[in-house]
Amino acid sequence: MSGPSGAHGRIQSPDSGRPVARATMKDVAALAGVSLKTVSRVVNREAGVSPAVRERVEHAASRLDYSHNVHASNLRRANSRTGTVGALLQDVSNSFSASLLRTLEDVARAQQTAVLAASLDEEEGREIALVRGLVARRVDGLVLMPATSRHEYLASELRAGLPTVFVDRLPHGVDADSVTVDNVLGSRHAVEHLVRHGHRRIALLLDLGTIQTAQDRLRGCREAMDAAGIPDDDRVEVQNLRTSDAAEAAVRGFYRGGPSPTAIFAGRNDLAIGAVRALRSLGLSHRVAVIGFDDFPLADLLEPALTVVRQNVGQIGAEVGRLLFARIAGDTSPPRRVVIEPTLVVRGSGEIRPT
Amino acid sequence: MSGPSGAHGRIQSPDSGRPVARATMKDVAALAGVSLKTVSRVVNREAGVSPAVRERVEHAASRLDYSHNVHASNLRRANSRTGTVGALLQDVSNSFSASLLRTLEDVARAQQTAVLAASLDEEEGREIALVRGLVARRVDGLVLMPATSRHEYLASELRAGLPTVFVDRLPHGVDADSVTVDNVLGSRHAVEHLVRHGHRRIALLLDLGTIQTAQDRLRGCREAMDAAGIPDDDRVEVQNLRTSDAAEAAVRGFYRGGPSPTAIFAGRNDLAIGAVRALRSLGLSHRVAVIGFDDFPLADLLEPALTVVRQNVGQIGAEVGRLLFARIAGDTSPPRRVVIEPTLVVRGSGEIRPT
DNA sequence: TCGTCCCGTGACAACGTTGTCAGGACGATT
DNA sequence: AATCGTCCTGACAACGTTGTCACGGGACGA
Repeated sequence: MSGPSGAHGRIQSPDSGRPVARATMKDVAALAGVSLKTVSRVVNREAGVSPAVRERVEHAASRLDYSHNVHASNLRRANSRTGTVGALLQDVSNSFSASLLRTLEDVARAQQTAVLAASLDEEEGREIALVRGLVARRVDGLVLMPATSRHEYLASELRAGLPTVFVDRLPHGVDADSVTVDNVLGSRHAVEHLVRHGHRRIALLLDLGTIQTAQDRLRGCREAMDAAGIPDDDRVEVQNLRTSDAAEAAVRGFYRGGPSPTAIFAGRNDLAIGAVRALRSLGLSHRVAVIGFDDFPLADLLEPALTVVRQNVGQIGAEVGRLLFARIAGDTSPPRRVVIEPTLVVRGSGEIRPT
Repeated sequence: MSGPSGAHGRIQSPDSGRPVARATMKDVAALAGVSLKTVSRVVNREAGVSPAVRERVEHAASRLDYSHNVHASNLRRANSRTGTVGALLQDVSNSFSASLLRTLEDVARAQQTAVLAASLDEEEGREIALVRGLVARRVDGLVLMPATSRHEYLASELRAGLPTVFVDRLPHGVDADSVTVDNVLGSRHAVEHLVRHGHRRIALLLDLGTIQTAQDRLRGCREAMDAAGIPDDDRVEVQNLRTSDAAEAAVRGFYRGGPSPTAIFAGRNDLAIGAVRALRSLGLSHRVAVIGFDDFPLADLLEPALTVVRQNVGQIGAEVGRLLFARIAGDTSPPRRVVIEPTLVVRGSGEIRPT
């Protein structure tokens, strides 16, 4: 088949196995004995090519392992799409971002579109640099779970018509589509749930105070506590927890003496995991109530199973995909703000009563 | 700032807020009163532009929200890189693929490279189509956790010099770099561990028989059983389990009568989870031993904590990244096969003795 | 004063593709 | 037989960028 006798110099280098430039339409045209334009017609399945010529061109193309260059094609075409969208998420390896990416990918694939994925790790500079990179690659759309708190830097892109959907966090300083969860509501419900089960001394574990969702969750908790008339003395708020380990350490600290919380609300899933670890090692898993924000795999298999506020990732992702591709398809209606209501998933850990 | 008086017709459409074509170097050149080439020089930070001109060009560029078009640039450049690699994984939302993606992303970012990620879900057609798409996008490299069992279809790309690294599964029919785990060894160790704890009647839960890793894991188990002289009657092999639910159902089946296994080896992490669910609901969690292949978050928090064969994802990802970018940088040494030894992580569930 | 060199700048072609248009062959129509 | 229309094909320019080369002018040495 691909014997060493191949003589179409461009692809198979005669002796060395070194890579050689890819065949272009010109090469195919030469081999098939037709013009460039005819090859283009065949490749794009345009009408008006005789079967015989089409056959000859296809044969030549496959003989040369011709692969269409979409970048050159897009450059020339009028209303070109690159068939690529960007997704800048918090961290593609955490289960929330990963599930979101997956749902988005499924929507994108249905539109013949590939997804460039990257993690921001709450680093503002990274976000700016990555957006620049995506724009330079002329992505058709952008999904952004921002690390920044102000988004004016996106104004020119939005003006230029870059379809952009914010997810999990709202845009500030620019107007764009967004799909977020009602964090205030979700955490208020969680704390109300704890209060209803008799808790007064409730500890809150929260992420960086600069992150909008963390702020909202804190606000929801405070609203519920205010409504329940819980005095400041009974409130424990630990902010700026970035990792599971940090949460674990914080929770250990609670039980080293003094009046200790009978319930814990963890404002992010890995903080809940840290809390569970701490309680487990202190032998308190069945004595201190825990509710986490954001469900995760296996939360139901813990002992006790973890009660959580669940954000429906599938719904979020689908909503993001719908919005994004509607914009890409030309929808120019005013930006939409989709807010999804989280639900409390009762599993056991949140229903433990204070001792 | 961006008042409606803006008069540089190309970007800001006068009345409608409709998106308008992006500014090109030509526009910048016109506004700055210089030639195209000079703009190119400034944009690419080439030497030999007087500070005054440079300043003028930069000002014009920012006024027009100019964004460099890397596709046009790459088209023209000699040894162009697109600064994009593709990662075709089993499912970006499962923790193994997601972690791998993340590690790869980190390596890629260090090389100014973006990652196109997609999930194959064991669908062969999808793999072929996605590879074609990535090649058409002229990715600089490809990471592949293949769904197919034969890879001849990649031969022409490899010949054309597309850097490709197989991960988790070996290439068949072509020669390429790979990073895999010694599945035979890992599962043999797991079963040996169970045998050492007194088990004879051991059930195996396995993925599709067409998947290489599943085959290898089965082989490892059988080797250990053969060595231990376990009779066929004591062996229970359930193959073609695709989901956690399927595994759960299978395990439930074991305990509906007849001689039931005293230990379970689950050949994939979600199969282990299914097994744990089943045992939990049957009240057997502390009576039947379980070992899973592939670690996952929270395995240590289960009750009992899950003993697993761990594949070091960080190491795998780093290895993949190293190989890939070495190839991209021009390394043409013969393909390498990196095999990583998995380790048994003892946590409790695998040390339960038969009753 | 002249020639040389260097520096900053621009004209032009080219990357791989597609849109536009024109032309040739051929059968059908008058 | 001349005319027309249809069908197939190709020449050429253009997309946005960069590599090559050439040009004009000022500094410098002879």
